[in-house]
Amino acid sequence: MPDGLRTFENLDDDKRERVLDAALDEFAVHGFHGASVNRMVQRLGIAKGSLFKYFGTKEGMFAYLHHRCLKRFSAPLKVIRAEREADFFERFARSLVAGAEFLRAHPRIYQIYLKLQYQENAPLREQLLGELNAKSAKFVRGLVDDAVAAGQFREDVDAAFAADFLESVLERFLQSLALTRPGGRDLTSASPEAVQAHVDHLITLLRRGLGRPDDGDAAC
Amino acid sequence: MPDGLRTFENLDDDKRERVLDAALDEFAVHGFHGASVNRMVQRLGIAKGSLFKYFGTKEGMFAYLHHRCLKRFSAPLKVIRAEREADFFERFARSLVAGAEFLRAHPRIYQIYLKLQYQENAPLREQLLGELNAKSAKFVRGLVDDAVAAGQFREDVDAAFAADFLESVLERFLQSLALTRPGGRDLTSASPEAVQAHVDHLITLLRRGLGRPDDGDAAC
DNA sequence: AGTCATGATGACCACCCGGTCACCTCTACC
DNA sequence: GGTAGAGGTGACCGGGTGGTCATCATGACT
Repeated sequence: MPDGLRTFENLDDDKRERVLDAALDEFAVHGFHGASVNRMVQRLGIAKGSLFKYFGTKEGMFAYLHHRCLKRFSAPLKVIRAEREADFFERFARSLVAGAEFLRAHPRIYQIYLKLQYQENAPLREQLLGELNAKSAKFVRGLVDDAVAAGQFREDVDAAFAADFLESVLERFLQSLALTRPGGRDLTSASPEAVQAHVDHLITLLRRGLGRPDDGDAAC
Repeated sequence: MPDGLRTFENLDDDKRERVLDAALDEFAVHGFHGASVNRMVQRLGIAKGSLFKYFGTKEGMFAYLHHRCLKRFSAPLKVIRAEREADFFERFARSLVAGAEFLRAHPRIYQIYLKLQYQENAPLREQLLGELNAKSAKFVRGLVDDAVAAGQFREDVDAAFAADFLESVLERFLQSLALTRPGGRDLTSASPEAVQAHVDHLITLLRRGLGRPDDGDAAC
């Protein structure tokens, strides 16, 4: 561990958290390139030199923040992964809801990755997103494999394609909760009931598209 | 029309196109805030004053470019809208393919809107994206309404939800063609056959999820 | 009292930004 | 040759950027 980081982690908890919170805010609102170290220190009321002592570089600060945020992602996923006896579509619905809850609890974390994904040329884009996407992909793929093993999908469903598609549905669902689409529909100001209804719609559609024809399908 | 714009449109075609091309490039790569007028003029070999004579402002330049790009979106959509006799899923598949072709022909245009959607705080975000999304939503909604009228959807499908979902599928499909997802799957370097296979997969899934149970579904 | 390590500080640096404007060049018409 | 107007120019401006570093404050141990 570099010298500066040691200094940072020796700080009393209160200051350390204040610094990380300010950084989170700045990066979430402006993205990596748009974030201003000057603004951070002004809001914090500390000297600029301190921040550079801690992290060496704006990039270093970003990387540190990332690794901290990444940990928070894992926890809610673990719960769902553990419920192996449940039906796939139930589990996926719960994943959507868990995502929505995470997003309400930590809106700024998700904003950072959205900006990273879609805009930046940021120096660490490939690495940081890679770490994140790997986690997400592994989680969804796990659900899919369980579903296939339990015979909950039609036989002709390709597992890789299904996992990919489901991940895109999940991600899009989160996006519609997290950001406005001018002139289009989004769920940023939807009531919890409306969100739940949206999830139900999605699940119905997925169940028909991926599930076995005889399960929960009134037709025929 | 402001004076400066008149000047710009009086330029000989070659220079005018060169300028717009440089602007397109710069905005596509760096987004609105990241784009540098200095870089543009350097690449063009003209004076900075000239650009500001034409457009008044960086923002003005961006707006002008946008309205020019918007027109190109409409053409391919019109063709598909016209084929009212075709099956919905055929038409939607053709929309995906048309989108893919547009994207290959004008990759930078799409990049600009991606950045606008996901990052910027750009001054014109709401307006410009609103114009674009309105076009896209109207197109998809048209297809859906035709499908409903022709009885190609199950009775219990909600048209608004379906249109929203289909738009998200289309958009996600284009994104997977247009940008890399570190550590995840994307189609940026996929062969045309692989892309076509992806489309077929998607359509199969949608047909099952939205279509009538008796159409093209081997089950029962 | 002296020493040493730890951490905080903010003036300062070189660089880049969007935008301005007084001045220049060129062509056309009288 | 004179003049009017259109188009082109680039040094310059105020301000913001990430990053540096000599200097200082504090408290513990000898």
